[in-house]
Amino acid sequence: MEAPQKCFLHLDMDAFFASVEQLDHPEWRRRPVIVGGMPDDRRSVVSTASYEARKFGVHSAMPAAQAYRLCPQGIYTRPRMARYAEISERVMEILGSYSPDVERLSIDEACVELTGTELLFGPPERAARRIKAEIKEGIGLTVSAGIAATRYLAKIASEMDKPDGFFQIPPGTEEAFMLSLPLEKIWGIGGRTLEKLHGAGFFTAHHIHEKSEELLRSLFGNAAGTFLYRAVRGLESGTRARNSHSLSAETTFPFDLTDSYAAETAIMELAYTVMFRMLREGSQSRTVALKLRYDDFSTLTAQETAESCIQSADELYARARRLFERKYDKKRGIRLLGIGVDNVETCSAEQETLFDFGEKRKRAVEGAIMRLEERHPEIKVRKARLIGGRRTDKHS
DNA sequence: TCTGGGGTCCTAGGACCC
DNA sequence: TCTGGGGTCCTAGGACCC
Repeated sequence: MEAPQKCFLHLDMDAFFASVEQLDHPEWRRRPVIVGGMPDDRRSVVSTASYEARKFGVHSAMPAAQAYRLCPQGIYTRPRMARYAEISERVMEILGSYSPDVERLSIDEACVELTGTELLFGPPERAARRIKAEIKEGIGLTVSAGIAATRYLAKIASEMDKPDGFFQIPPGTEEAFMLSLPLEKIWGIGGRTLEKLHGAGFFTAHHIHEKSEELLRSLFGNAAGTFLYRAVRGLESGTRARNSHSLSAETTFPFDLTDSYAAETAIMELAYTVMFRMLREGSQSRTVALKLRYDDFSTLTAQETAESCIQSADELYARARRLFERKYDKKRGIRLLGIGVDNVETCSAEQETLFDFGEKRKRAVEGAIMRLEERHPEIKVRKARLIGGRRTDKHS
């Protein structure tokens, strides 16, 4: 028996954050809208630019001040993540009514398996057009769609005809399609890999296609080599196991920090943020990671795995501070601090009982604070040190 | 005008065990 | 006396993506 031809639909919301802002502010429609940091926020960047703003050369990750120079008439606004998440949910609901197999890839992207839905919705192209229409009519946003025999190809297909796009890679033409792509359009090849490819004399997908998998692996590493070898043939690369999970929070300071006290206060704030998020999702971790970026943008990380799980924000803070003390060069200004937890796992009831009483109480208090903050976002319950940022306590 | 924040995966080397 | 190999866990740094 022959395996049935698989079919995937990849959907990508067009300029998602900016489009939601235009939806909610009709007077902003057909105007350049830039969601992200405000132009006079030091060190802020653009998160999403509407298509009208892209005409001025504004794009994601561009410093907001630069965007302002390119497009002073633009409408600049901060992201409203809760609102975007709400719209995203509604989109996912629509997708769920077309297939039991919807993989959400990010807030504005999903992959829907259409294999076997023909009896209900007709050929994949018709299903895709129906979904696009339903999102347009029901929510008011446009989405770009790609159809192909693998998730990876569907993802590339959805990039081909943005915005409000539709692109299908007909079965049997996968390899020819990949060979026709410029290297920079191959998802997974970023700036550094492109440079490396050019340096090794590869300028088209054909150049990669000519070489053996062994050669590609020796030039670019095992994983990247195999990925390139398979990508230009239109073959799906190994399905990722998704075995580890991490949580982190980081802050870039408007002005570099130059003293440890300010740095430690920032670490405490970050520890609370990360611990609350870990409590909220009911998970735990033994591994603490610190990220430190100096004024010259050089970045270093340190991480340490302990025998036992982190039990409280205070403990997370203490562990992160130890890493900081080990790494920090006092002569240099600090541009960014981040802390995270790695190898995060779901709490089991059994592990829960292992918490000693004191830590259990701390955890309970932190849980209560977290719920209070959720109900009353205007209240910020924090250690006295975090309020006002004044030097009022002594610490060892 | 310098360069956000939150993730995932890969590599290479060291420690340690069998 | 030289010195095997595999496996796992951990760490630092990089690349990529949204």
